[in-house]
Amino acid sequence: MANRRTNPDFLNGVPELLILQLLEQRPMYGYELVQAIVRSTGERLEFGEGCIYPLLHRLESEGTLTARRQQVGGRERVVYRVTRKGKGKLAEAAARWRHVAAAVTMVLQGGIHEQRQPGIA
Amino acid sequence: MANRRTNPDFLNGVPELLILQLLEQRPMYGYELVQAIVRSTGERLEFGEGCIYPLLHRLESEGTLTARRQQVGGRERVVYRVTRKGKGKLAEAAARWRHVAAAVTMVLQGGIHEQRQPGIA
DNA sequence: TGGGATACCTGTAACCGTGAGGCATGGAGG
DNA sequence: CCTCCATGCCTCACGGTTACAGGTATCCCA
Repeated sequence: MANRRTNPDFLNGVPELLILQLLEQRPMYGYELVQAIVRSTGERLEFGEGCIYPLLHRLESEGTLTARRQQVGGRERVVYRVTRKGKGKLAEAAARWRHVAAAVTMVLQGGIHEQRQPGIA
Repeated sequence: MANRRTNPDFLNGVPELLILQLLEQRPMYGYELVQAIVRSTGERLEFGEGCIYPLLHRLESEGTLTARRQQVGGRERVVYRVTRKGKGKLAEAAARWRHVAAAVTMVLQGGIHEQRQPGIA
């Protein structure tokens, strides 16, 4: 969970971010979510079930998601929904992602060396 | 090194990417590089020496970087430079970063659900 | 004399994601 | 009828990367 680290958790917290974002758009069950990630990233990203399911369990136990079991044609589905608390987490997480992505992209653009920002010390 | 994984190596390969990019702009020594990362990301990212030095060693042994020892006022510096091969790696890595970042940002924008791309199967 | 900045290094631990499994149901095809 | 594949859930072991806390040595300034 990265309790106060020097860097935000976004150099590997991408799956969690995507889960929150996609589930906020629409409640889904795990298997569905795995495929939704593939779809919505245009086949660029693909996280296996072995990555997603444990994450869903953790997010639920944190109170970020709620789970509801469903029976559909003899098959069971566990549908997840983002809680109010989860929406807050998503907002923070998305903001941090943009912050980090902007930083990296900035460096990649390269032209802008050593910019000074007057606000800090 | 993520030899053909389902996902590109960019959900955690950021330090390597920044090292390559910054060293391509200008050769630097380790200690300097650590601070350059802080600077050039506007204090958003900070990787400790314990992260950077081992990476430099690995990149050197891969042939991505070359090291040259220098004596400056009784202190030793190891200046790193990107090889031709390294420039190739940087280009690929940067492209992959943009690819991934675009995917995540796309999902975050959210409005665009389930877009179909006619090119693929 | 002490401390802080410079400058290098290593090792341990934690974390995350991968990939390969295991289980069960339902439907399609031979 | 039997088999295979897609669905749908799950767990575990492994590997790679990063974090953090060390350790060494020099130099400069107070």
